[in-house]
Amino acid sequence: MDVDWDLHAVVRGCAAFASTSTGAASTGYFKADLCPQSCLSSFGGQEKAFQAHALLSSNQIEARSSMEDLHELYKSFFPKSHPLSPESAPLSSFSSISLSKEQQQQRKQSHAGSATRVITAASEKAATANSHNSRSKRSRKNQLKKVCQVPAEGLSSDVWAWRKYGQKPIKGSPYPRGYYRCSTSKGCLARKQVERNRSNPSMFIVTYTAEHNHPAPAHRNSLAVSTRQKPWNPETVTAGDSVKPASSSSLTTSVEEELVVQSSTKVESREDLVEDEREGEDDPWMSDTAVSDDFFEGLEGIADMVTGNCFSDRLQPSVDLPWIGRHAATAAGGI
DNA sequence: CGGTTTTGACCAGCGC
DNA sequence: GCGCTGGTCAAAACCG
Repeated sequence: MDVDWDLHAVVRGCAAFASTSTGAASTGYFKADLCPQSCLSSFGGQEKAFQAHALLSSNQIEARSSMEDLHELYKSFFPKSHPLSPESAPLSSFSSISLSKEQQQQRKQSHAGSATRVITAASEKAATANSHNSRSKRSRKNQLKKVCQVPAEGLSSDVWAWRKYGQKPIKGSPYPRGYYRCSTSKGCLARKQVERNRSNPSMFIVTYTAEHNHPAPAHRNSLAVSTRQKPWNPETVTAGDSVKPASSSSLTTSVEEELVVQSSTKVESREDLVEDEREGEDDPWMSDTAVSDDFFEGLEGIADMVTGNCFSDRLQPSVDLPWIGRHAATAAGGI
């Protein structure tokens, strides 16, 4: 599967760009950390960055109805024009992409305060629990996750080496969920779960948990035998055949267009995801495209706030990594 | 040989 | 308190 990942195509693959987790953003590991290339590619420019943020915010948008809230939320991700710099982006700023219901509730309650502050608190809490007791399930609910929906090819766009450590059938889903952990570093807590979207089997729901505590591998193909690959087998539940999204070849150029396209993906907490899928027969990802015009108008306004190189140069290399897309197996979580 | 994948078992959180 | 469920472990098999 030689996927020629262009910015536009990959952006569709993953709604959430931001590293949910903490350290990554400020350590520079962010670029490939919880944000596979498909997400990272959103950073080609400020427009892309803007899109990514619009999307990553979608779950919060559900909890926040007004544009004011949205603006507030957005500010929390873009405190300054260079949000990803360690100085301007506190560790926790990116940890809030996916919040547990508790956390969302907490945010609602403390709405009077700054969104950033609330998010930070929640993130730190989760991060702490995470780092102190990675195996503890006590913090499972509080654990911050970033949920992406990616096409089959998108699974291969992750520069990290993942090792599968488990697979479980998930109740209510015909597809099992694969559990992966980072195999680059032994002490790395980064994990990801890959599950096929019930409503849209051509898409995969990838949930990233915790952050990498090490730099991204320079070359993935240098990683031992981490690219052991099996042929895609549609029958192996989570694994997907290489379904090529129809949109991947049609490049859109305007922000508006891309926003519309990307509105089919969203970032959510697991719980919300499940709920969504239960509530309707429609693809929850698609069903939520009912983002109003106000939403986009508001985002446009917000976009103005985003000036200059929102995403620092260091992100750029990851986008151009030539091996991305070629070594699909591991990163793809080739179940 | 060193790494990954598979898979059954175990454990703990959560809801009733 | 109990059962269900999800997440992880670990041994065996597998692969390059």
